[in-house]
Amino acid sequence: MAVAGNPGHPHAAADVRESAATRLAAYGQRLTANREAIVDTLAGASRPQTIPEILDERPGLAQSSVYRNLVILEEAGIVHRVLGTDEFARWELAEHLTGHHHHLICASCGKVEDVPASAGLERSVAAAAAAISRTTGFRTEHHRLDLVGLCATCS
Amino acid sequence: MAVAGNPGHPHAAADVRESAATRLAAYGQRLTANREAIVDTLAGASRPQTIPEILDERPGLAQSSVYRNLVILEEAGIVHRVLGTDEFARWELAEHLTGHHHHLICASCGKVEDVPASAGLERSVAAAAAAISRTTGFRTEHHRLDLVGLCATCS
DNA sequence: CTTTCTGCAAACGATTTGCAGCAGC
DNA sequence: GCTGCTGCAAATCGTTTGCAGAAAG
Repeated sequence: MAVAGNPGHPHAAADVRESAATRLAAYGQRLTANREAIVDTLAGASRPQTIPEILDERPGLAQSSVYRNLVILEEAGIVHRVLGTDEFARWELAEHLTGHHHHLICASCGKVEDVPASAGLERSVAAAAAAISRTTGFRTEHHRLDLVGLCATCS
Repeated sequence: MAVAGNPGHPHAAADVRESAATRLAAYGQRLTANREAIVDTLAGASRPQTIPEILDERPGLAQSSVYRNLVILEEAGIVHRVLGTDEFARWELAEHLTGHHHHLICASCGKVEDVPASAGLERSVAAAAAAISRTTGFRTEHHRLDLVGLCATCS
């Protein structure tokens, strides 16, 4: 399980591929070369990637294939779409592959970094979610906590 | 200061207008009739509004004016853009007008509801932000905590 | 051979922008 | 008048989709 600030290859490619293949199979899909390339790219990054970043990393891929396969990978529960503050959607591996984490979003340059969740904070969020469910009937499936501010470079 | 779950007219229109006029003036802009209409609409809603919702509420407004004025109101610190899970951006009054709150986002229908922040949870988030700043140099300006799940209607 | 996946190019749709007319000072 | 705001319509751009050929089984 990777932690933010661990650059390079936070997730063992073999494990990720195997998990992706299993989940795709359960969803009636195959782990094709393009899907493997996308998953490998996300596994090799320490932060959510935009489509341009993925295309840049894998010049052989067609843009439409990336979009199409990300939708399938998302439906299969392998990747997750992250919305930041700029116009690009970003994609990361699902949390069962990366471990639960939150995001540092730079209000200036738009970059999104991962940070591991602390146990104490998670307890507080879980307690709040339980209270809200009791009051409103809303059933929380997961949460996202983003800290918005200035990254070390922009400040 | 209003709190989520207070439907109808959570924010006193006069206060909001005055604050908006002041902030616009500080930004070198006027509170025009269109801007007042937008601010009033947001003040009268208990949850972030999409542009189609605003246009629906104020049929006299031109779509481009709404987009343009929301940008100006955002730069002046009066409104805030909220990203949910669907393709529409949503807009709400800035937190100095509404009080700090979080969002319940329905993964099924896309609706976004406000919920007040609890003091204990806020303390945990602040502590986590301080720890992250020490470790990474990221300077948190604010945070957003969204609970994603199924609203009472969709579940 | 049938089904699924791929790449190209065209379509889509939320948002942005150019421009001419109007309102405020 | 001069400046800034508005509305219309056209442009922009991230994303989606139609279709014909390639690859998998």
